[in-house]
Amino acid sequence: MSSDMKTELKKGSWSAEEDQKLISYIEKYGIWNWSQMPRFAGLSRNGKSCRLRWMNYLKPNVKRGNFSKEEEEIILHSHALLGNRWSAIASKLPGRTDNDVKNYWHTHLKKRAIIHNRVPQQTAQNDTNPSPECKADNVEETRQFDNHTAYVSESWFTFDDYSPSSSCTTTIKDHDGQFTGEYHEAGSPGTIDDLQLFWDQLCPVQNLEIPNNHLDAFTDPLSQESYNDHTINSYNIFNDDLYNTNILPHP
DNA sequence: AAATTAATCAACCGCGACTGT
DNA sequence: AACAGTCGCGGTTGATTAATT
Repeated sequence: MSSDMKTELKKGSWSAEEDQKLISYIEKYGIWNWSQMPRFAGLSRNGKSCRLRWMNYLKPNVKRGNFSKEEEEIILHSHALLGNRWSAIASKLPGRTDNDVKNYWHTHLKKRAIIHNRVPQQTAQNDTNPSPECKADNVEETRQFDNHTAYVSESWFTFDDYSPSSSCTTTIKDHDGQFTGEYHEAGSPGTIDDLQLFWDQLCPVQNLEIPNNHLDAFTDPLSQESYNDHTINSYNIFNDDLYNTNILPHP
């Protein structure tokens, strides 16, 4: 027959025998080259298929089964901050893969944390001291809970001195659309990681690094005081407040 | 009980990043 | 600088299972 026939690679679901071949090979020789490995392991699969099978199902410590309430909260919170960066979100959940998190989001959580509209790099409209270099990145998010809806509107700003700040307003309404509360905060990111995240979100297209002058200022202990009102910490405090007032069920 | 629709999730695909030549 | 090979990510698909009519 044609060589096409000989080299034809299997697709679709993995059999128990294939799984065993992959496991035995990796246990014996480790992972050295996904695209070369299948023929040494006696598998008629391409490297990508092997890698996916190993990473998502066969690798030790991959967690199966239902997601806990805590895991759900981490996904919701992380997604609000990171968007569809499934791998980054999964790294916060030991044993969960990006594919699992992505699937779980689409099948269970999407409805609870719906709208996430990002309008990158628009000139800020309502700044009291408008600067031609001032940029805003607006995020609007709606979260549905049993008895309430939270409308979150957040704007991140960066000025020509590269110092970022944010302003976030959350309005809580009940079933009938009646206003029941509001939360407002403004400030700058907290930890170095938060700051990097902040910049990642602010400038995703340009893929900018943190400007050195800002990083220097941030890491200078004398200037720590000016970063006390942390955006992300405030977000957590905000969530705690919601829990404490029973607007959100305690995790 | 059968047919239809919805939910789930494993796997595929294309693309960009990275590395070595 | 240009190219090829590899890897990892995220969007999407499609087969299977569960729920509903």
